Amino acid sequence: MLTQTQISSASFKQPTSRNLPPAGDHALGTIELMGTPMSFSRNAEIYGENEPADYLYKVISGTVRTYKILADGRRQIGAFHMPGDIFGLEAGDSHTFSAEAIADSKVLVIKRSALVALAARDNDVARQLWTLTGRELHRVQDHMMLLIKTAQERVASFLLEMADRASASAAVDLPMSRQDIADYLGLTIETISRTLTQLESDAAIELPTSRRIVLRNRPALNRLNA
Amino acid sequence: MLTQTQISSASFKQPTSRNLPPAGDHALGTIELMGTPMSFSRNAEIYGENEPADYLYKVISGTVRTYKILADGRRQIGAFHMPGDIFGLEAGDSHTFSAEAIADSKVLVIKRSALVALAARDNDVARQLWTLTGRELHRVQDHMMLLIKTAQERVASFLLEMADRASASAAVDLPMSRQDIADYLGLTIETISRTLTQLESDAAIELPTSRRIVLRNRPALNRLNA
DNA sequence: CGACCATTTGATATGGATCAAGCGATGTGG
DNA sequence: CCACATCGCTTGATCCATATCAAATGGTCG
Repeated sequence: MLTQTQISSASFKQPTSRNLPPAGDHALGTIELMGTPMSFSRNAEIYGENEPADYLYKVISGTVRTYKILADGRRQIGAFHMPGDIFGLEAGDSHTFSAEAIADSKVLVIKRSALVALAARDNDVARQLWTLTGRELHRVQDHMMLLIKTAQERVASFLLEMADRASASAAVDLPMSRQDIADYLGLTIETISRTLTQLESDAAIELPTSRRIVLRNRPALNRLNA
Repeated sequence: MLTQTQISSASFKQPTSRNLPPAGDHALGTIELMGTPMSFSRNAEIYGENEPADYLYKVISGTVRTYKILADGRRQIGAFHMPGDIFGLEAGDSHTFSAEAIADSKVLVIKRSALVALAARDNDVARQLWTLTGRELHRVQDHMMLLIKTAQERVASFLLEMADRASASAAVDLPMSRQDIADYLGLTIETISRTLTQLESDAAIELPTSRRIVLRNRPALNRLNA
C-alpha cells in the first residue's frame, strides 16, 4: 500500500525505443530510464509484504528499510537501501518484505512488467535482472552470516558496512535509529548502545552525537569482523 | 576442489540441438539434459568457497550440504540439498559457499558456460536461471528469519521443513548428524539434543532412533514455527 | 568383545535480554 | 523565550536461554 503518495497508473511513462541506450550498454542505464520519481516521507510505507510486486525501486535520496514482522511482533530488518540501491525486485510475483522510508526519501519507481517484457527481447536486460537478484542473494547470505556472530562482531560489521557505503572517509552519519540497527542485527537497543559505548572506550570509534560515528581504528573493527 | 572423484573435462558432453526440448517447454528440462552424472562419497568435497563456479549441480541421490567456515572455525551450513534440488548456481563467477556430500551421493554436473550461452539465445532458459536464483534468494531469506528465533522455534521449523521435503507422511529419516543440524540452525549439538528430548516429552515428536523422527503433533510444531 | 564415534544428559558459566531508571536533545504551547 | 512533555539513547541491576565443560550411554564396525 502506498500511503503517502499515491501512484496513479496513468503517471507511468512507457519507455519508447528512442530512450533505449545502444545495445551492449550496461543495462542498468536502461532500467533507470523507465522510472517515475516519487517521494515518501519519514516512516511512510512504500509497499507491504505479500503485496504484488508490480514495481521495483531505485533510491535517489534518503534511506529505505525492508523488513518482516514475525507473528509475535519481532521485527527483522532485511536491508537498508541508500541512494543508488535498487530494491523491491522480485523473481516471483509478490514482495517478500515490506519497505518503508526511514527518512524523507525520493525513489524512482519502475514498472516490473515493462522491464520483464524488455528482458524477453533484450538479452542484456535479462542478464541484468539475473545479476541484480544474484547480488541481492549474496547480500542476504552475508547478512545471515552476521546473525551467528557475537554482539561486538555484528556491530563492528555493521559500522564497517555503513562506512564503506558512505564512502565518506571515516565518519558515518547513520540515517537510522538504534531500534533499526537492533532489528537489523538481531539484538536489542540496549545491547547496541552498550556495544557502541564499549567500542568507544576501546578507542575503536568516537561518538560525537548518537547518529554520527567516527571510525578511529579500522584494523580493530576488522579484527572483530571475523 | 573435487577430492573424491575427479572431473575430467573431456567427460562433459556438449548438448546438441536435437537434445533440446521444444520451445515453450519448462526450461528445467533443458538444464538436466546438459549434465554428466558423478558420484561423491560421504564427506567428499564437491567444490570449495571462492572457487570458480564453472559448474552447477543437481542432486540425484544422497544429500549435500553447503557451508562457510568463519575465521575462528565456526561453521554455518547454508542449505541441505536433497534429490531434485539444484545447487551451486551463481550469478557471479565464484562459489560463495563450499559443498560436501553428507552421505554417498550422485549428482548431475552441468557446465555453467553452456547454460549461460544457451540463455543468451533461449529466453526460457534465461528466465529459468533468474527464477532459480530468485528461489534460492527466498530460501536464504527464510533461513535468515530462522536465526533470530528461539531454539525451540528453530528446531520445530527445521523438522517441519524436513518433513515437507521428505513428503513421507509424518516420519523423517534425517541424513545429517546433530552437528550438521546445529550448524544449520546456529545452535550447539547439546541444545539440539535437549530440544528434541523436550519436544518428545511434550509428545510433539517421537525419536525411534536418533536419525528417525516421527511428527506426532504438527499443530504444536507449527505453533512453534511462529 | 572392545574401540570408536555420535548422542544424550548433567552441572555450571555467561552473553545478551529484560526490567527499570536516568539523561539529553528536540519541539511545543503558554 | 522558557517550562515542560516527549522521544531516543544510555546506563544499571537482574534474569534467563543457550553455551560450555564434563561424563555417561548407546550404536556400529572391526
